[in-house]
Amino acid sequence: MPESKDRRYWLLKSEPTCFSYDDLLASPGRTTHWSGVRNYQARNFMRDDMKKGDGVLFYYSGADPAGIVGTAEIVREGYPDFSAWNPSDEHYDPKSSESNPIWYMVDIRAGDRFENFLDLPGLRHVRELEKMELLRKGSRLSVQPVRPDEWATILRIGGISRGGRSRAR
DNA sequence: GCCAACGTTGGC
DNA sequence: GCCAACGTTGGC
Repeated sequence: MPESKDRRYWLLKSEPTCFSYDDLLASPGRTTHWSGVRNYQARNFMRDDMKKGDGVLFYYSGADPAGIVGTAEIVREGYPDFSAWNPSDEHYDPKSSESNPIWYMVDIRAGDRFENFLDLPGLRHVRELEKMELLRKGSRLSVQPVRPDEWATILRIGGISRGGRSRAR
């Protein structure tokens, strides 16, 4: 896929004990559906704004230290999150149904793991990233947009310079 | 385990 | 529509 001028970039948070980058790499086709998000702002990004080919930063929250571990790519655009329909699912929501889905998800495929794990304290020292949503006080959104210049800076610091595309196919 | 920040809920 | 109470997130 050619690099597109309007390719967008995102950051997705995951607790590594819940779903790690290794779990993503071990998934069939190194691809998974990003289910379980139950926040409207985050949902809107997934349902309305994420496009096939967009870049993703895979972030570890609740880790010691927290930080960015690698990249991924959107391979399927927003569609209903069926985990909300399963009463035994942790993220079950009785208000959601097949006819009125409420919650949405996307599919992502692993890209490259950063040579250097980008821990949060380190990111806070990078001047080019001082406006990043992730670093704002009180920022809790688990799905966030990332500016193109921030994406480029993070790839450079992390030791990837190829745009986060998958190396092995 | 603490707690700041933020989102959601529900009474009024 | 206001807002207090409550729950959750997530860094530290």
